[in-house]
Amino acid sequence: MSNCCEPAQLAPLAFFKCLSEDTRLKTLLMLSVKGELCVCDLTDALQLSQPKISRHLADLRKCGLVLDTRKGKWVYYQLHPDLPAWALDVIKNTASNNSTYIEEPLANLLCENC
Amino acid sequence: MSNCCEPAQLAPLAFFKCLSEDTRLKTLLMLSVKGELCVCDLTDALQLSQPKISRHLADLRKCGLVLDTRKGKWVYYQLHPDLPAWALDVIKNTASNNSTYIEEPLANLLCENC
DNA sequence: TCTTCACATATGAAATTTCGTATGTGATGT
DNA sequence: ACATCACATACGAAATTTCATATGTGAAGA
Repeated sequence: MSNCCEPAQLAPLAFFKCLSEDTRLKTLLMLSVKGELCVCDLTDALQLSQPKISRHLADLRKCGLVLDTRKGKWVYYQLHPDLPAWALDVIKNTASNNSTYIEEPLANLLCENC
Repeated sequence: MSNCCEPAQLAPLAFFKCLSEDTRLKTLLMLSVKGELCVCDLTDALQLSQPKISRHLADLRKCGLVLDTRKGKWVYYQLHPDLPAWALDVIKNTASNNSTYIEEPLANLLCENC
């Protein structure tokens, strides 16, 4: 994660380093499916501590993979709209072909909406 | 690289861990472009020590990403024919959209063929 | 202003990954 | 059998990454 410092153009190595950790990968795949999630959604879905989620989100921000938007007390994250098409393809492609990998966290999310 | 132990179906996390290191990523992208390369081709192209290349190739083998074939004294590597389509897509997609990343190692290869 | 909620960041320890060096193995040639 | 070439693996050290815990920050409400 050290070379994730928002280069002019997203470097492939920095991109894949972001995808090489369980929390970060699941977060990106979930964002590609749900569009927008706040930090507390992610802590619930992934059953992880808030600082842990927050640190990984900071990594994704520094690489330019996600965009954060404050709405009152909550901060919402989405895939960055300026993501290069090839990178978005990788994420979408991975999400649709590995549904079981994010099945459980997505199910945890649904309970929220009840 | 620890959870790269040839699961029945390639796990996305294990896959991206393989792509998260410079030597391994360049190797996979070059294989997707050139089809087949032996270890000495890779040491020349990437200008790295033979044990370093060899260790990373072992990682890729254990994950099922590459296939090795001995031909006399040389061992040739290729992308594994049984790679899931989505994984092959990721590699091809990344290679064609990041040509500068593998430009120099590929150029080093061409000198071989002169 | 004080408190609380939602989230971010700092710190040092622990786990994982990477690497250089040395050595092992299989194939070929003499 | 011996030497050499092409490649694989073992080992401990160094670098990088991850984490738990504690603390800081901004927004909203009383």
